[in-house]
Amino acid sequence: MPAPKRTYARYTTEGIVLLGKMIRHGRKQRKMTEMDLAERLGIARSTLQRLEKGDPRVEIGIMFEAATLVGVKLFDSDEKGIHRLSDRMDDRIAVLPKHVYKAGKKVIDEF
Amino acid sequence: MPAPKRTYARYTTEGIVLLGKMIRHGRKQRKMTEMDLAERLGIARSTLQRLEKGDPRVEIGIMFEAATLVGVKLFDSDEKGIHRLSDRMDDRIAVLPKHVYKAGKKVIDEF
DNA sequence: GCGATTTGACCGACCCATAGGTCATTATGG
DNA sequence: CCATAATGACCTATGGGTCGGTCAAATCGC
Repeated sequence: MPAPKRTYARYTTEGIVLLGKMIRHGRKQRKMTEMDLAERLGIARSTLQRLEKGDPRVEIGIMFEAATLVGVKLFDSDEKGIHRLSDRMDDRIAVLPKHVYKAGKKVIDEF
Repeated sequence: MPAPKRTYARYTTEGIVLLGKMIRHGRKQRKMTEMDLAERLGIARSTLQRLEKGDPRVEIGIMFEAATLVGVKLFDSDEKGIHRLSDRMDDRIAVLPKHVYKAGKKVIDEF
């Protein structure tokens, strides 16, 4: 195993591993084999294996699509929920300055 | 723009776009420029740009790490929460058969 | 207003993720 | 138990993502 080129925070790594587990769980619930799901996704089985293991280097599009196909909800929201969240982010972003000039005090704006 | 090689469900695409927006929002809140965050992540600014736009082809590790760095919570959970969820998934997976043989009736097991 | 800085949109070269296999092992259904 | 199918762990070639750069446009601080 060659030294990894990139490092990740533990929180990041564990988040990805968890998502992989949820996908694997969802796939089995639906009685799909690795081959079934891989074909459905249009990817190789080897890629699905890395995905379910939580390899940080798979494309997020593939990972999220897999989650979608086996019924794992992103953001704990359905389609409408994502729309609402998205619009809310647009509003928030519109309020912020377009360009950011570093420095400045801490601005905490939880919601 | 060359014809896309892969297609994604709308739900997938919108989920990624939303995550990108949240990261952009978080970055600005912290008064970081694109360059600041890119350097912190060890990636090129061009990659961060694609990331914040919601390009499905960026590595999930980069995307999640960016989210982590600007304070966007994965799964709406902190580190301990992710651990708990992860352990729960392990238990659930342990109960399922190791191998899945397709067919079979629908098995719905929401929790 | 003005200068400084950030952002948006490109581009070519390089390198690594992906596709697509193989083989051994494990577990299921019958 | 046995035949069959699924899974785990590999490997290599290649195509596309990433890097690092440029240039113009936008917008902030002063």
